[in-house]
Amino acid sequence: MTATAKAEPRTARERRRQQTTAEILEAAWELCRGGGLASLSLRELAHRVGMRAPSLYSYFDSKHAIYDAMFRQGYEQLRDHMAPFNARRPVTRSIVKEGVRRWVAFCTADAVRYQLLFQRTIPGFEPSPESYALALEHLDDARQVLVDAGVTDQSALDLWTAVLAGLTSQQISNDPGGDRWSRLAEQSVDMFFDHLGALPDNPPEQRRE
Amino acid sequence: MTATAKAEPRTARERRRQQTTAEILEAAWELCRGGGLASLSLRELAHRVGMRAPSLYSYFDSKHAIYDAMFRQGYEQLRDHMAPFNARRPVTRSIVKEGVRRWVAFCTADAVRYQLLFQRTIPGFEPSPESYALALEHLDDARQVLVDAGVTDQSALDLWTAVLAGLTSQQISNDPGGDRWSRLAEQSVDMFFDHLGALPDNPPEQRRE
DNA sequence: GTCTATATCCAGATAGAC
DNA sequence: GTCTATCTGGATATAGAC
Repeated sequence: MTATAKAEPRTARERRRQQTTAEILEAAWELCRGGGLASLSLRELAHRVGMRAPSLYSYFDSKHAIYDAMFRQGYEQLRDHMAPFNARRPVTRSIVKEGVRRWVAFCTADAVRYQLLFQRTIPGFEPSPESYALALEHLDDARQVLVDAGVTDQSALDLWTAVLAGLTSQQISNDPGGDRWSRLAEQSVDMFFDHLGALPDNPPEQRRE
Repeated sequence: MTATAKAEPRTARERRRQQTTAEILEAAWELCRGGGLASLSLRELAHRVGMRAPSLYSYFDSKHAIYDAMFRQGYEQLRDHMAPFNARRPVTRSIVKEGVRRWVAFCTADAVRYQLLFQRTIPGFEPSPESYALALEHLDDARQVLVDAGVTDQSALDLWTAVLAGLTSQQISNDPGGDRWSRLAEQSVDMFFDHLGALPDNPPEQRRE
């Protein structure tokens, strides 16, 4: 758990303020998990942290600013979640499988977070450039792994993101809380790399149903 | 264009009523395309068809009933769109590719429709059993094609829907209006069937980048 | 920083006249 | 079937006292 803060707080009041901000964000996530991303209401949000709605404006300029902070926080969580995996080199197929397992687990753990980070579903909201930069960093980490696995062309990378997005979006839409699609992750990795003729199995492993 | 009506209208007034209903639905789609599924407002919808909001209740019992009719209509459109393809037998790989192309084209033609039919994004809405039956029919058509292609086990079918959902969800989220992922459809078909060792190419075709 | 009070606007749904 | 009028409740955001 890094994140949320742009810099380390120096004074006690700054620390207090950041803690309150974090509380508000956590309540916002909880609220959205209940009724969907669009159901975020400042009244209800304020109530849940023991405030009235106008007080939230001391912490966020607008409702969109809250979405933006959630977006940022989500990608920071993802970065932290994937960090131990991204360092692993050389890239072997079983390492990729581990990474995919981690990524799918992260995505399916919170449908609302997935919706906010990866789908375009909340009308009128665009992440700020700084927040969006985090999304690009994540994409670049994935690209780098593939490059080190010998897969370099753009259409192959697009196919890769499609395979992963397919697993998670089906899992979340059609079997929330289950693993009907999640468990296909490793098979998907084999399907993808076999198709490209890249990254042969390192440790002996068998695949296909 | 079939759809919308549960039975053929007999009298002139019934025909008139169904026409108005169709107009309302078309306006509802248009409204949602502008601001997202959640932006559907009865006031604005009524205004667009030259009515006041309460008059809509002569045609639909509630806002959810409108969503349900849209859901139903979407799947009827999909059924009609795929009908010419579903009849083709025997199933060859190039026929499957044509079907996938058709399906992806349908999905990416209208992001809002895709969201309503395939994703769980509108809070509190569940399609009625009759409407949901159409969704199941569609899934069964897809299953039947795969079975006739020699692919019978459930996990392979799930992998299939994941591959397709991946293409469309990435296309819609990250390149709306373009074809960055759509154009990977045929390659994806090859990747899938090669992985399963099923449905060898019928007419001589080459694949892979 | 937090509050009350308010501005402004919107939502879905119903009652009842015509 | 359509309307006006209304109910009830919500929203985001701002002004200004404390």
